[in-house]
Amino acid sequence: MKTLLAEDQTMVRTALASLLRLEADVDVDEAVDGADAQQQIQSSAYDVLLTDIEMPKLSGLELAKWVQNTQPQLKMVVMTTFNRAGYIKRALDAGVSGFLLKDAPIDALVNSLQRVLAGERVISNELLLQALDQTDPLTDKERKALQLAQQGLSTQAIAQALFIAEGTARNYLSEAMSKLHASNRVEAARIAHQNGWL
Amino acid sequence: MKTLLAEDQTMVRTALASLLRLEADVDVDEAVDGADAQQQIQSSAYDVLLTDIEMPKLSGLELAKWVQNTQPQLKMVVMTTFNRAGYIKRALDAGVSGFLLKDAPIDALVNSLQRVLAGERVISNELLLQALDQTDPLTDKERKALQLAQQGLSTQAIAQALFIAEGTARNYLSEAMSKLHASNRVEAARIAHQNGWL
DNA sequence: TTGCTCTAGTGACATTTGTCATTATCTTTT
DNA sequence: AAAAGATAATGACAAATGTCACTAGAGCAA
Repeated sequence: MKTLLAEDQTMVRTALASLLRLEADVDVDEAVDGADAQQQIQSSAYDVLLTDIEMPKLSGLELAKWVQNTQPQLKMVVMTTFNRAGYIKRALDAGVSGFLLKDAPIDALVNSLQRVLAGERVISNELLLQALDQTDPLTDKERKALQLAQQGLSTQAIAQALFIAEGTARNYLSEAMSKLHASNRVEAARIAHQNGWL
Repeated sequence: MKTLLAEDQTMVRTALASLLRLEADVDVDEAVDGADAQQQIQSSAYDVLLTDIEMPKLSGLELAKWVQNTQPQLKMVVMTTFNRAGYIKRALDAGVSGFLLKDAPIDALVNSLQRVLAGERVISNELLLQALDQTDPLTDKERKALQLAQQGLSTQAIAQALFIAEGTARNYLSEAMSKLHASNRVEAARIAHQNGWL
């Protein structure tokens, strides 16, 4: 089984790779972020991609979307530290075969890889149900405005970044706050972030 | 060498523990957070504590402080995902023998543990220099006010939480913003957070 | 005592943020 | 073409936030 492991934290990546290599019949290449993974996938063939979500340059979810469009035969297993409903939904939409929380022991990882390669889909029922709940209520502009607000940018700066009027930016933020039942932009950004909507 | 490994992400913890156990002469117990580690340290004797910083209930830095006061003979190695000057300074103040970024490969971890047990102090020069730079300019009240502001609490809510008047809370936040050259409370909180001051 | 410092509070003011009704374009649907 | 929709803008207002000078009291040192 030829595997590509994408994970930005070097210690975690090397640790997981070492353990996977202990298994018979597992061949592991390593990628330090999503963009690196893209390159390696283009230059050699893999049976399965194992990727973290939270990575710089290109997130695991963006990478999955790209794989779906360009290498649909490549199986994917996505893992993440944070249990956010939005993550699961986006992963499923990108056609991943496996979804794992880093809350699971290392044995679950090895096991999942084997099952996915055998054609199974490995996603816990509990997580699946969560994904069906809460769907992202934000528009794209609202999402971007919230992202910038979260960094501490002023309304004016947000408006400039999105090429809209200051009043419009305030309207977007106000609308987002209303949808998320938040009483200010910071709380709204926090809620959206926790749900995996940013 | 009897080691206690404190790390909240199960997959990372079990992976590191498995790899350490492959080494001859290494005996590893696992703790799921700082509080759990406290308990285990009290009930049995260890040669070295290996702990993550970012953990719920009790952070690795708080745990280190506690070990310094109650079990000064226990060697400590602290690891973290984030390179924040404040972290290094606080770790050194807590008397740790080793400081590692998760940016280092897994071999560095094994190596560091052995050197620390041999009495060496394992902290890269580069990181040490960083620690000498920027010192935390915030008072305790300012820090707490920023923490709450970061969550999206209103001035009023922050004041209530800290048992001070609303005007006083605003003065604290204003002062913090001035110290950090931020133009609003959110930006101030972000800067403080990035420096490891929250 | 007097003076100094630290922490907390007050009040006044300007600026920013949040709310809402209304309008203006532009695109899509009927 | 008319109606409906989506997107963006405007203006007016209330509320929250940021700034700053000043006061009050507690603790401590000379």
